Formats: sequence, C-alpha cells, structure tokens
Amino acid sequence: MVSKTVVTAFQSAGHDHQRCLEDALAYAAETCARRGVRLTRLREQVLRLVWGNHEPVKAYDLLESLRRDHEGAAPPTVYRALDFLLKEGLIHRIESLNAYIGCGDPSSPHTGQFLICRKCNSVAELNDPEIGELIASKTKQIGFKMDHQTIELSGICPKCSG
Amino acid sequence: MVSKTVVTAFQSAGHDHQRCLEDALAYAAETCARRGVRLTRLREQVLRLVWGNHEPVKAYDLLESLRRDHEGAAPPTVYRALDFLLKEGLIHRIESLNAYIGCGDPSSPHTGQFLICRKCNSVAELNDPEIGELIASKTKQIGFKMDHQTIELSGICPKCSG
DNA sequence: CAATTAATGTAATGTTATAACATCGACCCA
DNA sequence: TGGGTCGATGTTATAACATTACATTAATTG
Repeated sequence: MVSKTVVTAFQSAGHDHQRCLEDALAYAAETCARRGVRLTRLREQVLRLVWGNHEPVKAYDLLESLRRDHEGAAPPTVYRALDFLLKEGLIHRIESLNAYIGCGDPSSPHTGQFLICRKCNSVAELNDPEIGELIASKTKQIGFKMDHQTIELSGICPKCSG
Repeated sequence: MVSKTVVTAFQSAGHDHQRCLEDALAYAAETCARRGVRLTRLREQVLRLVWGNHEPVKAYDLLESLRRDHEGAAPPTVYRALDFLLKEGLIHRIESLNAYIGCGDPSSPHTGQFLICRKCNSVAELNDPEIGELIASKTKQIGFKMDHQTIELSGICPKCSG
C-alpha cells in the first residue's frame, strides 16, 4: 500500500473507489482489533457510508442512508458512531462544513490539513509536517501550549480548475 | 496606535478594555464611511456586543443581550448584522466554536490564525504571514487554487499555563 | 451463569441558522 | 418636494445540526 501521509485525494479519473473503500474498511477493522475496541456492525456501516466518496458527508444525510437498512436509527445512533470513529482517528470532522470525511491515514493520530474544493465539494487531506511544525513553533514562541490544529483551506481543486 | 498585525490579545492584566472597545468602534465607523457602507445603529450595537470582551460570542447570546434594549430582535436581526460585519472584515467567525469575535486588524482583508484557550476561552488573533505563505505555497504546489484559510488552534494560553 | 459494562434504542429537547415575505427608511433625482 | 428605488429591518416559521436522559439489549468477565 502506497503511503498516504502526504496527500489523499484529489482522486484521479482512474480511481478505483470500490477498492479504496474496502481497503479503508479492512484497515479500520485491523486497527480496532489491535486496539481492543469494537468496530460493531453499526459503526462499520457508518464508516462505510462516510467513505462512500471523497466528499464530506453530513450527519443527517448519514442518518437518512442508514435508515434504509436500519429502521429506527435516530440522531444519537449516528452521532455516537461518528464520535467513536473520530476518537479512533478513522474519520475527521470538517468544522467549516459541519461534515465528516474518511481519514486517509488513520495509522497514527494526527490532525490533517484539509483542502476543500468549493466547486466539486471534494476534499483532500494534506498531512504536511512542515506546516504543522511551523505553526507549533510560532505558537510556542508566544507561550501558547497548542494541543489541536484545525486547518481547512477552501478553493478550487486541480481537476476543477482544469 | 500600535500595529496589531502580529498578535491581538491575549490581554495583559492592565488591558484598558473600554479604550480598546472605543478604538475598535471608531475604527469601524471610519472604515465603513470610507467604503460607503452603512454602519447602522443596529450593526454598531452588535459590533459593540461582539467586542464586549476578547472571548468569542455566540449568536444567540448576542440575541439575548440585544433584546435588552431592542425588543423584538429575532435571529435574523443578529445574523444579518453578523453577516455584514463579517463581510466588512470587522469580525471573524470561529468555525470550531460556532462563535464570533472582533477582528484585531480590520484594515486589510485577511484571514487570521486563531489561538483558542480552552481554559479561559479567550482567543488571540495571530496574523503571521509566514504561516499563510507556507500554506499558500504548499497548496499551490499541488495545483490547488486556495482562496480562504481557516486556521484555529486550541490549547492553553500563556496566562492560564503561567 | 450472574454481574458488570459497553452499545444501542427511543423520546424529547437544545442549539445554530435560514427562508420568505412584509414594512420601513434613506437616498436619489426629476 | 414628492415619488421611486433599493437597502435595511421586522416577523413568522422552519430547517439543519447536535445533545440529554433514561430504558433496553448485547458482550465480556469473573
């Protein structure tokens, strides 16, 4: 498997998403097993829905999808699963969109930098250490003890800008 | 007036907030006049409330305050004023908190980097060009045409960790 | 297999934000 | 100066996002 630490997406035309999805699910299962946490049917199904494509997904859209084969799903059903997946680093929340997206590299805990295309809505996860480190050093300089970065960049992706 | 381009807040003990507030309001009035846009009573009052302190303020808290001397204020009353102030760069929205904060340097349009103290809730606006430029160059490298940065850093401020 | 804890079900409600249409008021200009 | 225009605000309703609280079920452990 090619390293995903630099950039996940934007996807090329030949992207085999079925494969991408199955890889992510397998990886999640393995990760949870290793950590001794339970990737239940419900949680796996939510993860699968989040990974449906490379666009951020909204909680209530997930809820609607989920209801197709899980009658009786309610907001807490979805939010609990999302909380679990967030905690395990299997998905990220995009604050500026109130939406969720699959994590391109759940191997180690991290906070990515998200590139959001406002034309096609796709999101790429950049995980550039230089950016993270520059910010860490600048904030440290002024005595701020940073523990979390939220970096969301909106614009036009390579595919959409031709 | 000392340049505010590097960092606004965290406020020291001797911070004269009355003065800080009046400066910001005067600056806003001047800016709007220059641009030919109307800083109406309502908009100014909302700006004053946002500048009440150096913590982000929630829209419905503003609404409640506003109602004290503006009976009949409703959500659109507040959100319209916030939209105006955001557009004119007089305030910023903190995405990760769904809250609003006065802009430390409305002179030129910009997107700051926000340092959010999760202990005292104060927010400092860092406006470090190196960070902005590094991100701009990295994203450009991969063909992304960035037009907006959201950078929100949470942690413990110097005062709280001191 | 009983006890315990984690996960899920269920109903209600809290919080954040916008839509749609009516009215008011500032400004322009003939 | 009075009427037209457009931006601002009033008002009602509802959409969109998220959590609380408590009941029930399922997995895990001693």
